[in-house]
Amino acid sequence: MTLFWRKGFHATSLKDLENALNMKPGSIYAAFNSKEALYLATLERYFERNRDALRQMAEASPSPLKALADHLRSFAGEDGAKPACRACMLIKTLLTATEEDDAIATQARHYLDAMTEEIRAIFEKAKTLGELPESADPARLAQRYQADMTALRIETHRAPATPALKALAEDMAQEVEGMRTWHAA
Amino acid sequence: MTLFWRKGFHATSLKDLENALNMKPGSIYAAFNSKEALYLATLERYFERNRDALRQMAEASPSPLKALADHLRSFAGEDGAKPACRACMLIKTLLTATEEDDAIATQARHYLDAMTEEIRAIFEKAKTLGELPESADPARLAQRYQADMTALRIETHRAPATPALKALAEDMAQEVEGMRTWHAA
DNA sequence: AGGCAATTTGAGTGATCACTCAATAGCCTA
DNA sequence: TAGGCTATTGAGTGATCACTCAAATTGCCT
Repeated sequence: MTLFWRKGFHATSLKDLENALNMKPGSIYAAFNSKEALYLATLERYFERNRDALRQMAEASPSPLKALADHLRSFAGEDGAKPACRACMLIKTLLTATEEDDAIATQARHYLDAMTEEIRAIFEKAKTLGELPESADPARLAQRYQADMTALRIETHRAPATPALKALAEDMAQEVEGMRTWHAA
Repeated sequence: MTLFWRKGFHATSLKDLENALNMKPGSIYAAFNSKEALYLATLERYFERNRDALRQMAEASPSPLKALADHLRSFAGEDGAKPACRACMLIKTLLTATEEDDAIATQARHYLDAMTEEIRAIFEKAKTLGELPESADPARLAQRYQADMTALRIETHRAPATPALKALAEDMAQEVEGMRTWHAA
């Protein structure tokens, strides 16, 4: 997964996969049917992990808004363990996919929609808990939040762990927490 | 430029370039020295066009903040003339470049920094004109604005010309205009 | 220990990759 | 029209691409 994430679909060769999986080409094609199918499987795993992490994070915190804000902040702190795995793999996939890779692009869009829905549910929960006013529109907030997260992760890709990046993450995080209606912090 | 923009560096083959440029491989390598050099030239052209467009837009409007806000709105309205040319080419380049394409990634980062500076200058101008309070930090606002623009353009790539997209652009635009200190509209 | 099915192997497939260069064509001056 | 110089051509280079398959190996049940 890390390999595909780093290099993308086209730039990852079978030889790369052989080394990473420690499998010969025949075994790879016996297990998966094509490079594309393997990529789709990888993408699914990535999506599920991200979705589950988001859910778990939202459930662990008593304040959904605080959880979302901290989630943003977490991207600014990560150090350089994995070089090019900072941007979201779904976004990378969407941008890298050409017209021929229609199946891949479509699937990436599908997962992104699912992520939007996850975020929307968290804002919905915040509303139920009274953290957000009745007038709040969870769908719209979710879209905005996801946009922020996308941009932040790309920025992380651009120049990781700089003070400016931390400031940007903090700006975004406070924007989320600033919507809270009661019990400050 | 459009070709490289759509398909990216790796996915664009020499054959594609031959067709697009109406040149045989020998001529291409006589004019430019390598595929990479050609890509870098393309990237430079893209950057200059974007930079100039931004400058012109800022100079044409009496209100820098209004200009920036309208610029965001403009991305939500574009129809499907060019399929995959919605996301910023600099961002696509940055995300697509692998470790081997270091020169390309470095150049993309350089241009992105230059764009940040352009935006910062516009916020600075807004501050000079009194549209922004003395306490405003143009550099920070520029980074935030660029992040918004990046995310918005990627969102355009995800699903173009939907009401949700227009709403997102409007949210971002109003956030910019909402910072104005005087002469409403 | 022996036999059988399932799996792994890795050399090999044609296609395509970025790229080269000797041959050709085009053009200007005389 | 002849000579000379530059620009273009396109078949060809070795490398690498995703992918295949007959043969060898493995693991499992008796």
